[in-house]
Amino acid sequence: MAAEDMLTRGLRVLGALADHPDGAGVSRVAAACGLPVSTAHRLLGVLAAERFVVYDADTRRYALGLRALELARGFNHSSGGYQVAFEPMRRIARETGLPAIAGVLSGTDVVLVLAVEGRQHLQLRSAIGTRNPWHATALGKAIVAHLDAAERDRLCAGPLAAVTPRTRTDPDALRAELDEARERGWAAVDEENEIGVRAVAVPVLDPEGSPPRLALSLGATVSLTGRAELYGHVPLLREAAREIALRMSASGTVPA
Amino acid sequence: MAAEDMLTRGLRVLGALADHPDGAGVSRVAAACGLPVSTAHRLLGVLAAERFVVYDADTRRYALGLRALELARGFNHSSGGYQVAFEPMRRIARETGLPAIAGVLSGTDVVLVLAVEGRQHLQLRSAIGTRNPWHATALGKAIVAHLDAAERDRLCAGPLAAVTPRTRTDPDALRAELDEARERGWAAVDEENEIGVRAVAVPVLDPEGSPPRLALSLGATVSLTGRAELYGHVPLLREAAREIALRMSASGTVPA
DNA sequence: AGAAGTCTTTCCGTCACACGGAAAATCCCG
DNA sequence: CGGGATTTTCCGTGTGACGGAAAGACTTCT
Repeated sequence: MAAEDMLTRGLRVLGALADHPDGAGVSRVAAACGLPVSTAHRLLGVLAAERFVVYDADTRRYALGLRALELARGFNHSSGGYQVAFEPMRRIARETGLPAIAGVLSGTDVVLVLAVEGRQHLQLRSAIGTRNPWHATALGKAIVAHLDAAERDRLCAGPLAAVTPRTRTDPDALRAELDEARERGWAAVDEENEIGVRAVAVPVLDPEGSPPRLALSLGATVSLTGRAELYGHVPLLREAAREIALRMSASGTVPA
Repeated sequence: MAAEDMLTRGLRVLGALADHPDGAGVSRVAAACGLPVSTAHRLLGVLAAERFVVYDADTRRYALGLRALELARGFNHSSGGYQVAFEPMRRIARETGLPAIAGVLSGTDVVLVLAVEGRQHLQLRSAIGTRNPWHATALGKAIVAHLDAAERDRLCAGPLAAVTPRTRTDPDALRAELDEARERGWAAVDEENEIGVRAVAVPVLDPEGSPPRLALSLGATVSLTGRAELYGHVPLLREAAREIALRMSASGTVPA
C-alpha cells in the first residue's frame, strides 16, 4: 500500500482537474485522487508554479493551465499525433459535408485525436481528447473488430455500460456485430452513444497486418441523413484510410 | 543548486517532449532538461506508466502519449478554455472566409487557444497550443496595447527577437505602434511572424476594465487579401469580442 | 451576531524514497 | 569484430516528501 511517488500523484491530480472543467478546490481534488488534503495542496502548489494549473485566488479553486494546452500541441505535431490524417479527413468532410473524426483505442475507451467539421450546422459536440466507451462508438467497433480474437473477447466480456437506451450491452450480440463489421470492413452506430446521432467508421489498417490503432468516422444526425446515404460514404472513408496508412508507415509512426 | 522536486522535473520532461514531436531518446531528453540520464530515465518510466508518454521499444524513443491530449480536452471544456469564444469565432470565419484564431498572453508569448478555419484554402499552419513571441503577432500587440503602462514597458524593453526580416525589434517603434493600436482598438501585423501572412486582431475587454487576457484575430495571405480589405473586418471582430466578453463575465471565467 | 461547520493553509518531526554516479548491458556503425 | 554511443540497472546516501494536526479563513444557520 506504499503510496506512489510524487510525480504519479501529480499527474493524477492533473487528470482529476481535466474532469472538473470549471475548477475544483483542494479538498475536492484530494477526494478525487484519494490523497490527504495537505498533500494535494502541496502538489497543486507545484503544478501552479509550473503553470500546468492556474489558481483563482477569488474562488480558491484550481483549473488546468496553459501548459496543459501546450502539451496537446506537441502531440498534434508528432507523427503519433496523426497529423498525417488531417488532409484526407478534411477532404472527406468537404465532399460529404459531414463532420469527420479520428480516434484511437486506449484501454476500453476510444479517444478522439482529430476532428474536422462538416458543412452542415451539425455541431461537433465532442472535442479532441474526449473519451467514449469503445462499444458505444463506431470508431471503437471498427478498431476492436480487427483486433485479435483474445483481445476482442476480453473487451466484449468487460463491463458494457449503457450510454443511451440503444447502446449494445449484450456481449454475444456485440461479438456477432463485430464479426460482421470485420467481414465487410466497416462498423456503425445508431444512437448508441448519443440520441439523434448515427455514424460509420473504418479502421486504418497498416500493410503489415498489425492490429489497427486508429479509425476514421463520419457522423450525422438521424433526422437529416438516412442509414443508406451514410453508409454510401464508406468507399470514401476507405480510400482516406488507405492513404493515411500509407503515409504513416512511410514515416515510422510511434504507436500509442 | 538543490535540484527541484520530482514533479517539477517530470513536467519539464513533458515540456521537452512537446518540443520533440517525433520523439526523443533518454539522453536527448536528459540534455534538453539538464538532468542526469539516469534521472531522466526514471522519470520517463513513471510518465510512461501513467500513459502521459509512450515508449516505442523498437526505436527506443519516447513521445507524448494520449493522456497529454486528454488534458487539452479538460482545458477546452473549462471556462478558462474559452470555449465560449467558439461560436462567435466560427461566425466571423464563415462571414469573412478567413481563418480566425484566439490567443492569450503567457509570459512574453502568445498561446493559441482556439482556431477555426476559413473557407479559403489558406491552411492554418499553427495549431492549438502553439506559442509565438507577442511582438510578432497581431494577437500579442492587441493584448499588450491594453495592459497598464508598466507591464507594457516591461514587455517592450524585453528582448525582441526577429522572427522574420519584417518583425519590429525596435522598442520605441513598437511602443508607438501600441499607442496607436490602443487608440483605434485594434492591432495588425504584416509578415512579421510569417512571410506572406498578414493579420488583424482585437482584444477581448471585459466590462470592468481589467487588462485583457484574450484576443481574436483574422489572418490572410498578402497575395489574396489587401490591407484595406482585411482591416475592413475589424467591426466584425469587435462585435464578436464584445459578445465573448459578455458571455465570459456571465459565467465567472477563471483567469489564465 | 455568534456559533458551528466546512474548507484552506501552514507547520514540523519522521523516515521512505528519490537521487545520481558508476557499472553492466545493449545497440550501432564501419 | 571492435570501439563508441546510448540505454538500462544497481545501490548506498541523505534530502525532501509525507501527512496528521492545528491554525486560519470563509460560509451558513438560527
